Amino acid sequence: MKIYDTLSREKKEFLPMEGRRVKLFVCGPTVYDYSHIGHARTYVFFDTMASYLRYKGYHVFYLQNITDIDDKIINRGRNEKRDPLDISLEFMLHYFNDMRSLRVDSVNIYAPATYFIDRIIDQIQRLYDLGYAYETDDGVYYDVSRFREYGKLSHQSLDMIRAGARVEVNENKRHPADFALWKKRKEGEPFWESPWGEGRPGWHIEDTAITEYYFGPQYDIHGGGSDLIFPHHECEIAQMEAVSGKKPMVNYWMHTGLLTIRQERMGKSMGNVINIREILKNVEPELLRYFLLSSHYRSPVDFSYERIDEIRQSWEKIVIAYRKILKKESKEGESFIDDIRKYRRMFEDAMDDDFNTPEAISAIQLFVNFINKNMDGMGMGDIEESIKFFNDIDSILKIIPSGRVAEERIIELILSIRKMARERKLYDISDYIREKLRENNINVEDMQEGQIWYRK
RNA sequence: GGGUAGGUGGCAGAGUGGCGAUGCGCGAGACUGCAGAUCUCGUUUAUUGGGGUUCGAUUCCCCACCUACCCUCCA
Repeated sequence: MKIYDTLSREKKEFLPMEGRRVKLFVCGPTVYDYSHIGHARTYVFFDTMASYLRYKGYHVFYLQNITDIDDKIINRGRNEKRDPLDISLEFMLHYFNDMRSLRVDSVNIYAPATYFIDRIIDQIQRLYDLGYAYETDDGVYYDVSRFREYGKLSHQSLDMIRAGARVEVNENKRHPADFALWKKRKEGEPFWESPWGEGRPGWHIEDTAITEYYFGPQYDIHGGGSDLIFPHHECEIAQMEAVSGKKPMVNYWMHTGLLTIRQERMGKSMGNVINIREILKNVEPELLRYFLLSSHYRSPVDFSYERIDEIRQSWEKIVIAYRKILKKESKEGESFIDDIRKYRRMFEDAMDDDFNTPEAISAIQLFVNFINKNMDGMGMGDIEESIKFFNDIDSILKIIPSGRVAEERIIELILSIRKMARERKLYDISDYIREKLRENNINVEDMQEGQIWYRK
């Protein structure tokens, strides 16, 4: 298995530090608003990745932080005259809800920053003691000039960073690129006690404090959106490698390409943010996942409802084939086992190559074509093997919808009535039932074995 | 200005130093109570432009142009 590493800029053979154990950390969101489809892009991918690693037999410890204290949260609290921590709690719960809707269920632990304040302070203290940090009137800052390799992840030198700086220089800082480890309390802000007085953590320190707590100073994979490469992940490296004296902090840096909307970056200022909860009113979660996974995770994805409509057909083809084969009855025997395994191998080969989901999906499409062509001649062994493959695909990509059990039973009941009508050639009744179901987005099809249905 | 990743058929989107996947769309046919699904066949010069390396490049190198992202909070 190969994984592309942002730091070395190459695909590297994947070798966990300890046998089959994989320590995976992915930067979670800042919870000051509803999660949008850009978040969906990143977290759906890492969910698929973690699921695939588990499918391959790795024991994955998937850890994700939640930034529940920062400027944006405080600002919102100020505007709404609410406790900022109340706001972050609210949107953290919305985030969990959205993730559940998207069938993201592979994260072992979500770690909110405010739960780790003591760890954060402890790490800052050690940086301070080692001479990597200095105190000013408004906080404690990391001294980037002390860390020679600052910029190695984004492939920039400190001079370049200084030259390109667009921001006004904070007078308190020794170098423009120095960043806050601890921010001293301002009026009306949440705060915690620390050796430097009351205040709150800077943004970058929570991740290294949390990962050090769970994983230690070194671990396997660190992921996030590619907008986090600089400065966020750069700062994490500077913190962790300075504190521990060990490097590398992680062996594989993985970054997802960003999602654009009609070729424009999504953002508050563009007024084009689409929230997950909003899009899921119109688009099935599995279809959204299918769309997101049909581009490679490192490429940008361009979203529009037109695109969703365009791929809907190919997505349904997979779903329909699955439901057909579930219904298929057959005789003993197996004649296509080798073919079916061949498609599974194609799928795995694609995923093994830096999680090439578009190519993996292409293997699924070929598999579906094969099934559609040969289903009638398949024996029981073939069908079982096919269903197993579909189930495995769905446990990884999660692109095949399944309904609620109670609802399914009622639909089955209605369909049994339709079957009786058809047997008596009461086609006006059977067509009426089919039409009414379709109005409720349930499509019914007649095939030799009987009726199959699926959500449209 | 600096950094990073790219520019492939009507659309989306992979791969590869030597017949350019896959799906959608489009056209024709088969099957079918109807519908739907599915199958078969077809779909015009598709690899940004210019150099270079090579027997041969879409793939490697250089230049140009273009796009996205980062250099400020951001998945």
